[in-house]
This record gives sequence, C-alpha cells and structure tokens, in this order.
Amino acid sequence: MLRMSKLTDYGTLVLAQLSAREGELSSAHQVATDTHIAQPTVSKLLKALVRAGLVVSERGVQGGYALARPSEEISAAQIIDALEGPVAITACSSGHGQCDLEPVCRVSGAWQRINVSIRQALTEVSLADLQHGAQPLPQPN
Amino acid sequence: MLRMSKLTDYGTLVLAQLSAREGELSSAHQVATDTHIAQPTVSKLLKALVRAGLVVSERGVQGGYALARPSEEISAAQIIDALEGPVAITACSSGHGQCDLEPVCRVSGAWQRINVSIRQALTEVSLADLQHGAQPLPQPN
DNA sequence: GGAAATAGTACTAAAATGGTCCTCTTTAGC
DNA sequence: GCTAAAGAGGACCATTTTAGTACTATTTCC
Repeated sequence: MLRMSKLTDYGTLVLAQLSAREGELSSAHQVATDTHIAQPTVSKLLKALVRAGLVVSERGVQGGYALARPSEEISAAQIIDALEGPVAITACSSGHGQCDLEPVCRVSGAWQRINVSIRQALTEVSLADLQHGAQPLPQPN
Repeated sequence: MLRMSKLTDYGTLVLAQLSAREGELSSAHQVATDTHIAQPTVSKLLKALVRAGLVVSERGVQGGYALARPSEEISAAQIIDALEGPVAITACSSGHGQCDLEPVCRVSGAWQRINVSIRQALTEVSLADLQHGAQPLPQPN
C-alpha cells in the first residue's frame, strides 16, 4: 500500500478546485458542492490548509478561501506535509529515538535515503501538474 | 507521514538477518533473538515472505528459513509488495472503481504517475543495498 | 444587530494495525 | 514408531489511527 490518507487525497481535490477558480474567493460550501465532498470535511481540510499557509481565507459574509500562491508554486510534497505531517516512510526516518531497534538496526540509513528520493519526486510535481496531468514525470533511471 | 507499516520495517530487518546468514537455514526463533523482535511476529512475517516467494522454508526438526535468491536480486519494492500489497499512493491508483469521485476527479492520473515514480525508486534499491547503505540513490533531477 | 461566513476544538464510530495464540503438519533422530 | 523441533495456517483481540460530525466562538458586511 504505502498510501496517503483519503483526506490528503480529498485535500488535493479541494486545492484543485480553488485553483480552477483562481482569483476569486470560494466558500467552503461552494467547494463542497463542486467537489462532491461533504461540507464539514471540506471545512476541516481548508482550515488545515490555511494553517499550513497554502490557502488564505477571508472571514465574514462575503468571505471564503483562495490559493495563497499560484498553483505552479504549490508542490505535492507541500500538500502532503500540510495534511499528514512530514513524509517519513519509516518511523525512524523522521528522527532518532522513534524506534527501539535503532541500536541493532542496520537498515535505517538506507530507508532514509529512499525517503529523500520519494520526497524529491513529490517536490517536483506541482498542483498545476496534478490538474493538467501533463507533467513529464521525473524518471529515475 | 506516507509511511510503511511497522511490520514491513520489521520484515526488512528479518530479511537482512537472513541475508547475513546466507547459505544456512535460520529458525524463526533464531531470527527473533538476533533481531530483537518478538518471535510470533517474526514467524508471521516469515510466513508472509514465504508466500510471496522471497524466502524458502524447510519444515521439520532441522528446518528453518533462507532467502530464495541472493540479496542483490530482492528489491525494496518486492519487500513492500510482499508485506503490504502493491504500492498505491491513492485509493484510485490501484485500479478503477475504488473511488466514488472518479467521474469528477481530475487529478487521479497525476497521482498514478507519481506512484510509478516512487515505485521506480523502490525497485532500484536492493536488499543488499539496504544492508550496506552504499547505494548511490537514484536522484531524479 | 442579524446573517453569512471562517476558526477552533471536541467527540464518536469505524477501520486498520500490531501482536498473540492455538492447532495442524512435517521431518529428523532415537 | 514415537517424540520433539520446527514451519503452516488461521482466528482472535487490543490498541491506535482515521474519517467524519457537531458545537461554539469570532469576524465582517449590510
């Protein structure tokens, strides 16, 4: 599996929707109807995205949400970071002291490097690429 | 996060241990003491690895487990496949019909390609590399 | 001041995960 | 043949994570 959570997946849709209406404010309600995701869930996601700085919000009657910057400048890695915390393929790849076996473990270093590689791939895909699906994927060879 | 399960991590240790004793049979008990993982858990992992064809077993009194092929020919991707099923970063990246939003979703294709990219990185790292930590990581640029 | 919107937090139900246990089968050695 | 050591295969339970919901407070426009 090695999968992202469903919420992160939804979050991407939400961002894509905001991107589609770049320049205007969208309310949570509107995003919900456009994406077919339940409104409370959309709200939750948008709040997290605001906290992470990917989205800006306006409160009040005519308020709503908008991307904090152009979709080209938002990477998949940032989206994942915002919604699930830093990418860490193994418990020990996020830092020391996470794993009882660290003293006897001889493989942690390698996983950490794999982690970097995955992160790299995620950094190089922007929200704009995700939408248009036209990105020449970085192919490690 | 985007993390592997702990069991997969353990599984790697177990495989590394078998690799360290290449050429001989190791019992589950022995692997457990060597890796400091609880024995029932080790057994469970080894059974799964046998089913996946990464490890071979001998039953009976002097039985035990050994790698099915040299550690250079076992990739990280195969290990993950064996212990968590196919890598699938999103629900919809493993196939159609997994996601209610598929008809309105415009981003699935891109995730699928990111998925391929991650898989590629995992395929190029072998168990031997994981152990020695000397692999020049594929760096997408 | 009221309505429409976001902000923040707390809570609950469901699913995945990690781990254990039990029973059965196989094989070597006495 | 019997026994003991090992793997095979499930079943099971406790814990943690995740997904989703609800409630209350705050802001801002009219």
